[in-house]
Amino acid sequence: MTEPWPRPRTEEENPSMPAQRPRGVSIQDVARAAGVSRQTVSNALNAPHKLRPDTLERVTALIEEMGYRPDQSARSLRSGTRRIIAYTTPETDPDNPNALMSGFLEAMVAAAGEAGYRILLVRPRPGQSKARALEDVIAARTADAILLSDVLEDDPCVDYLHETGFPFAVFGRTGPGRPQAWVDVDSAQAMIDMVGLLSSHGHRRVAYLGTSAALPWLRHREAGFRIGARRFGLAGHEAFVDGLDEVVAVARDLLNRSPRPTALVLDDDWLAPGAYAAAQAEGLTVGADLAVTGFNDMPYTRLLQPALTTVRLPLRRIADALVSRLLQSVEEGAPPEAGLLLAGDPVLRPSMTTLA
Amino acid sequence: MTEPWPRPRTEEENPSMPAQRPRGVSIQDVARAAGVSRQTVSNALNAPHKLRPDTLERVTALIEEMGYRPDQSARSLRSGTRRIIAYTTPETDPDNPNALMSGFLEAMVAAAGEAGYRILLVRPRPGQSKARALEDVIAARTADAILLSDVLEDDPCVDYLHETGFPFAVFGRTGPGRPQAWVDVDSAQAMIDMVGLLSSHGHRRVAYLGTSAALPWLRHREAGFRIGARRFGLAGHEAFVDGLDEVVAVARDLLNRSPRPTALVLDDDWLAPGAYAAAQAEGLTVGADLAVTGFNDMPYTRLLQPALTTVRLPLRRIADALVSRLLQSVEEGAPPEAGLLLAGDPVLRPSMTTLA
DNA sequence: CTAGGTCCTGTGAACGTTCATATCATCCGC
DNA sequence: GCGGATGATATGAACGTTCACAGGACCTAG
Repeated sequence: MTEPWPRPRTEEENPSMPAQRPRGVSIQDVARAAGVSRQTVSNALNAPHKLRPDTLERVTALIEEMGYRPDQSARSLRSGTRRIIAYTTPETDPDNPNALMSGFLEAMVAAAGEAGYRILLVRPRPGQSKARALEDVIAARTADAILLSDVLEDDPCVDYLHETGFPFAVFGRTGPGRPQAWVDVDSAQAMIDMVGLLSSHGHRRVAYLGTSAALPWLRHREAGFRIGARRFGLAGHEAFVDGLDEVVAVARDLLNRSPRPTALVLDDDWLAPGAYAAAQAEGLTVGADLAVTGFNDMPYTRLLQPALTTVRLPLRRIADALVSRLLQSVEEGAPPEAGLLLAGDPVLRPSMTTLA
Repeated sequence: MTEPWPRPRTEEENPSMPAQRPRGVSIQDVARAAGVSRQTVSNALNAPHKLRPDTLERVTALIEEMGYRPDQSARSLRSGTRRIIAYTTPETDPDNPNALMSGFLEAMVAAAGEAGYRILLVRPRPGQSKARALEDVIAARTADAILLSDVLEDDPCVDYLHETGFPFAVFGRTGPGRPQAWVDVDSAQAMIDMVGLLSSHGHRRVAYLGTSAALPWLRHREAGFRIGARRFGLAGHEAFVDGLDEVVAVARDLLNRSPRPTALVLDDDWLAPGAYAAAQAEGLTVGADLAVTGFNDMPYTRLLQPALTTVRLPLRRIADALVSRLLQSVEEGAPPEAGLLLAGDPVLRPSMTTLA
């Protein structure tokens, strides 16, 4: 069994000692119990090959038995490494949370964990800028590296981090002429592939329903659609919505263009329920008369009737790439020189239709 | 401007010093620059009232100018406090991520942040038990407190943490006779309220579509439905689904019971798309002929056509309560003696119908 | 002018670990 | 049997901070 967390010592046990935070088993305790020195215990954990097998076994057994774990703070203070990656969670509107965050974090925790790192969620305090929060993390030596996501073109944090030389990486590309420490999904290519998929299913007239927000990834998807339509020789209309209320009306409008499109390409899964409703209102059956495709593979896309054909982001591969880049920066001091684009995976589900 | 992250010193700058992790501005540096002692600088940050105004101002200005932040590790080592809450993220199936996690984390980060704490995501390493991972956190003094969620009745972690005396709290209730350091949503009451809402809209025959998984919160919702139906004198059928494939069929079956229900109560939002499809298949219009209600207020419920009436979990209040309980444990050493149930908020959306 | 208080500031120590290096034991070949 | 090499273990120092307490400046009142 393991040593319980030591309670604060009472007055009776040690009258002279003032109330203080309890301390646990220290390396000295283990060393004494094993009849060896501190350093030997330290080596048993950090450089086992330096110990004779019998000593190693004895010390290791005692470490286990006493439940000794090196104090993280002391280890960090001495060695200068924290094994922590700070992630500045984008401030999301509670009414409209970043749907990707959950899956992305999941992947990051797993990827970082396998490398022996943990994720610390950092949020700027009210009234504090993101750059300032990062400055705190760096100056207080809270983490070994910083992870950013949802970065816009003009985000000053990227340049700030680059200037400081602190190891960092970004989920989402940054423009040319700026630091290229990013990993991103090749949204344009994924959209081209999706158009190709529609083409291979016999579609010739496809419509694009997009979101008008000025977010880079949305523009990449739009560009991908255009390129795909041209490359595969498809006729394509486009329309954009600004908010939730417009979706059905704009989608219906798209479906009424002539010649009527046989497929509706959405730039994000969130448009799918509205698109389905529009199809129904027009007397079309998704998956039979009309193909609908989304983007992101949100969990609910499989709940829809019919389930949505969409693009799955390779979150685990993204996380692995980010972690590997971060560790490269930390350990070798050399940030990667180019960004990394990863392909998205089209997921074929019943909302696809095949034309003769 | 702020001091950049110091690069490792080169050989030229300091020939005798071996390659080592760079260090930043220390308290000593600030003290020297200000012509005061370390302690005075420390006090400027930790106990400003102990300084004369002019000294305080001078030192504070210098701290700002030099970009000094106390080294987190050193501070923790000395003071024994880390200002970190460890959260053991439940291992979620990447295909079926815990939909609540995103919103809950968001709320926790905000609530903890306001109290000056950060959230560290901890995951058991492959092959390592959750209890073991927590033991690591405690023994290595990585965090001041631990937060659990998605705890099942027999989860040994709760008892383990209770035994150690380490500060912890749980999102989700634990059974009687076990530690009561939890905060939870009063699912049963929320469901009763939802039935009451239906009753007040004129409904007399309501059907319950539940998930058969043996999760405590689902059973609470089911119980709430039964109590509500009895209390408001409604006739209620119940049916349960095991997986995604069954939803439409089981829902249609429910709608075909006689007398036909006028409302469909779901135990989770994820059933809504299937329920909508079933209604359509039966020739019913949700929001006109049939009311449908969900639970959890997932982001996509507002996308559905019509938007879903559901129960919003008070995530922010839950997070606040959890943080306040954690801090109470940390600071006063006394864990709360009873759990805390918080009410869910019914959210009225167009999937509700009013009967004459 | 001084005693006595009240603040404010400075000094040494300690937190628990790892680094750098010294010391010691062991073993091999001669 | 001994010098030297090799490798294991031990020792002192340092990481940067805060705690406990000592010391000093300043002020007021007698």
